[in-house]
Amino acid sequence: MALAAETAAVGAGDRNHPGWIQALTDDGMPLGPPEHAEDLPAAVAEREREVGPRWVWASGEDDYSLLVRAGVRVARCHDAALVEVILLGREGRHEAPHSLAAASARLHGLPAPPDSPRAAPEEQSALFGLDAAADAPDAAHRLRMLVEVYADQVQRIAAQEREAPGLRLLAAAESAGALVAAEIAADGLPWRVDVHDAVLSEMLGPRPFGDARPAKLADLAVRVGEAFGHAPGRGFNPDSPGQVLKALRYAGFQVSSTRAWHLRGLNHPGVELLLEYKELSRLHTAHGWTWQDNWIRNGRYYPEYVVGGVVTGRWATRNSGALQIPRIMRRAVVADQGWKLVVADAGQLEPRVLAAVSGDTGLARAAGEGDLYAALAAEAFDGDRAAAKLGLLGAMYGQTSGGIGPLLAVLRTRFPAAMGFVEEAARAGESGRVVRSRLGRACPAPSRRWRAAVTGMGGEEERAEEGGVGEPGFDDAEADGEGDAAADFGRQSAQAARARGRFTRNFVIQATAAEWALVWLALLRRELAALAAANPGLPAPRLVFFVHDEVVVHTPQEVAAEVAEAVTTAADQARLFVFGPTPVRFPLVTAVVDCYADAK
DNA sequence: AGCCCTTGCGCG
DNA sequence: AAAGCGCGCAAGGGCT
Repeated sequence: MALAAETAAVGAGDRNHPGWIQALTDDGMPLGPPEHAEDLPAAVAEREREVGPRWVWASGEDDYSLLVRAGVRVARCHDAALVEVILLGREGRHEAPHSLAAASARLHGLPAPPDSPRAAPEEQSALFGLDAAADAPDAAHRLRMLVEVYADQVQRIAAQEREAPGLRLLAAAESAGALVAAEIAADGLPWRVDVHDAVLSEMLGPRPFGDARPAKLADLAVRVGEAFGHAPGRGFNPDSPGQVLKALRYAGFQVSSTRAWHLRGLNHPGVELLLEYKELSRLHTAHGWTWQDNWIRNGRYYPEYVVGGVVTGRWATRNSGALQIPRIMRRAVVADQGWKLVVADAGQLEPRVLAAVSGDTGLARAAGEGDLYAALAAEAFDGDRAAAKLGLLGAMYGQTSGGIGPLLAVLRTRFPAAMGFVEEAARAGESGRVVRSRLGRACPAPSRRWRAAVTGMGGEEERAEEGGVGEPGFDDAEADGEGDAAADFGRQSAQAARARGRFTRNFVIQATAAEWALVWLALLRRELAALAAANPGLPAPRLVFFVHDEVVVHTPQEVAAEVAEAVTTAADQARLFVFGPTPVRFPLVTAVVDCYADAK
């Protein structure tokens, strides 16, 4: 492992964790020679107690997890890999590799090695052992790379002080996020297998043997088939979109897909059964007994977050779908005996962010209220809250259909600054420019493929190039029928441009919302540490879950009220850190509960 | 058998 | 007429 202590250290080996530590100035200048530590976690713990430095390491995902597993936690860090991603993004190189080795290679004008994909969890420990062993002789070398890369990153951040004064905060918050993610991965979310079982059995019937369908699903599958005229046992599979589509068309429905929202309202006994089947089947396949077998250990669920895994800076997850857990399964999340869950949700976060970043006084006035949409409705929509919400969401997502036009027109006249803000972001995206979040995270530049599609420049091989995987604008590529090739091109090019416009329009909001949430999380973590320090007789409260704009803290009940207060304090501070003085409020819905499902 | 793509749906 | 943003995961289905 490699660590630097504003400070840095390098370590290797999974056994007794030897490693290196080097003290640095804020700028990354060495204050002394690298020091070898036989037991790196112990050395880190000691220096954390005595100095409390900002630790620098190559990647919290690897390095800090190791420390946490050894029982050591720190207050602050600089995560070189995550900061590299942010800086590369600003330099228009989102796709460049971001590992320590890659960053170091770039510094020396050498070709950067590609990032290695994360191994599946089963292989991970084995590989890690191997890597660590192989790395051991390199530990001192990795420290040198780390110190260089850190100093370079500090300079790159400072060099952008004028254009992006928020970058330093962003780097700190992103790094703190990595601390939180590693700690959640180690602590786990309390998860009651018996409650999970009860929910599943209630909805699906008892757990089946092997990979058979649970009773209710099997029964529904047969009845859906029968309702569409299939003899029982003649192999109608409701999971097959092809078969379902055929059955629906045979029943006289001109449908283009079998999506649930598309089917709802179709008057046919089979459709109703099919919708019920879909819902239960989803529960079974995505979060049923197999999921439980794979991901719940010792009454804990261990989410594997990917900090900054989304281009907007939101977190993603790996393997177990932690951000998609069905709300009904929150019933299985129950605090330990003598503990509580403090659940806090930042309501209406994105429209509030729009109010804050656009400086629209009218919208900011509404965002100073507890229910932004109601205030907006009172001010501009004759009290029609649903219309106000629909219009504002449509404005932030770039919606044009569904009779939303008049709502947008009202918003444009009443809240010109807010609407101008998102529309400018959309125009930037359509014309191939880059937009940035409040703190300075940049959206990806358009790929060559996009440029080719929009401008007509570039040849076939560019269109085939990898580039735009996941890039907006290429959803339905097929040109319908013969027609005029030039007209087709014009249509497709306009479509790709508008798709990117919707992306950038939303990016400025979503990315800034992610920043507020990240700073909130970082400050909450700090508050919790202070709370733990003030209550040495109690186990520490732990952040155990985070979903974009919502946190869950598992805490000894004695300090649950203080934790709830800390959550609010952190949110207020986050507002100030990210937006400075603003009338916009970011109210939380906070609940102290035994069971996650009981929050709101 | 395994890879890759599409479809569909869960979450915010 | 019309295309509202961002994700991850499982299953089907075509392919090698």
